[in-house]
Amino acid sequence: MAAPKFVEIKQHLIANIERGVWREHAKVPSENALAGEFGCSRMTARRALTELVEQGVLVRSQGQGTFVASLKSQGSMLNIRNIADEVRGRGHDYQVQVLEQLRLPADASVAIALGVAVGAEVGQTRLLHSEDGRPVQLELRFVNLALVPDYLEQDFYRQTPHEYLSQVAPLTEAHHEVEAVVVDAKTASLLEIDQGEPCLRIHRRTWSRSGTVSFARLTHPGSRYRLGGHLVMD
Amino acid sequence: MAAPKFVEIKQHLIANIERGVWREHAKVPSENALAGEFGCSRMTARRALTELVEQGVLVRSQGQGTFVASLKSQGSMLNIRNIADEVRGRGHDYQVQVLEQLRLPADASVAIALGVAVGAEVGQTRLLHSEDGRPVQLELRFVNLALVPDYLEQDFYRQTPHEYLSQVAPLTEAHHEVEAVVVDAKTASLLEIDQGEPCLRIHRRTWSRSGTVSFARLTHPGSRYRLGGHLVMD
DNA sequence: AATCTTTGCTTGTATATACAAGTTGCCTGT
DNA sequence: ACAGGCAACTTGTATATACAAGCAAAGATT
Repeated sequence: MAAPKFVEIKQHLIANIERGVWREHAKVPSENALAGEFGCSRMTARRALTELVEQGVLVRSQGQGTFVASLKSQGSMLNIRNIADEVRGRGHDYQVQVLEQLRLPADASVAIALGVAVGAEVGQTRLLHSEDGRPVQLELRFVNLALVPDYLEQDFYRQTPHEYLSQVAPLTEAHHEVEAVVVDAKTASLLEIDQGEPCLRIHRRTWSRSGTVSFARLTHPGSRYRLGGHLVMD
Repeated sequence: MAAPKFVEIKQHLIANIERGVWREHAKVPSENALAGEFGCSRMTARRALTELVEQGVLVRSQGQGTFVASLKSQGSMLNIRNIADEVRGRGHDYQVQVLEQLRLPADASVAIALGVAVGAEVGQTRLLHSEDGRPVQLELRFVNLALVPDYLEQDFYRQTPHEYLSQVAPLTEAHHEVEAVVVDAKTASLLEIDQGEPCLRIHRRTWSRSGTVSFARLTHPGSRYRLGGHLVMD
């Protein structure tokens, strides 16, 4: 029933930070000091400190000590989820339509984004994802065929590009940018929105161990989509 | 020079997962098995496994074992940063203009968002943040005065609301929503954009231990702002 | 006075060990 | 055949210990 000892120590540290006993950048007790104070071994005190470092509450430096992290650096996170999971998670019907699936030489901007030579062949797919019959995301994706040679042979009605890529080239790093845009007439008609209606556009670039795998441009109708995020800090 | 032993074990596990030796939901060797295989103690093998669990690569269950996590659940994160830090981080000039700072009774929507009674007095501030003289964010914020009674007495030219709130009511949880919108004429003129130009709008709600602290609506000109995120998974 | 060395404190890595607690399957007694 | 309990294996918590490595300040040497 009782909380483990390292949790007690974590709570003690957090409580003291929150009530201002130790302010920003102040030094907190060392591992040995905490071990003495709580009557536990150094490794147990260390675990409490280590977990708070992972949570971004503390920072530590070998030889110097452990300090309260600057509060403003605790930036919150916004979760970007797989659209298929997201739609199904809402209990709605998920559908996809494959509009394009072709091989073409990279122009300058694609070559830079994928880290390949200009003119190198890359895979391009364009998919329209729908929720309960209404479009929610237009996905334009460029894939590095050197790293994922079988990409264009896949059936994306069975498995989304994101799911397939996650399997064959588990990503180790991702970068996102989000912006608000107005789209051209063709895109507007695909998304079934009025021209002039704002859209949320996410640029997503993913790396695997061996290089840049894929570059995707995800466009959501502003009227029909919200990107939601949640982070528990404690 | 050599990597620590627990890092070697992590790399070995990740490599085997990536090349498909252990697929989704497959069981990976137990702590004791890894300890034997790598000629280390169980605690060292345990550390490698624990860190991979934290990274979302593995899941474990007491009594059963450790398993490869489902790959699709590795959602990426998008970092939402403090606008002042973000502007200064780009090496640009940051300026703020306080447009409103007043006390008013909560209407229905504000009352729900802040978790107070309709008609309860809440603080409202409207700030315009600028980068190199051009507006980049219009911040409309409602604050629960029951939790932060001195909010309206602050000088937000010295310290942004976000910074002040971080100090007096360290937040334990935050929720975000991002959408694309077109704004009214008044807002457009404040942001110095054409009417009809899309904007990125972030709804940000923060909790402290004692309740909902603040509800902010952050509006960025779509032409001048991108929300950037980055996550290292390894 | 300036510089090098030592000493002590800090965190980082690693081991060996012990017991607790959850899960599974086998095996025994009825 | 079934139920109960036992044994084996798993992860979870905790301790005691050892040495490595980074840092800072006091002290010794030049």
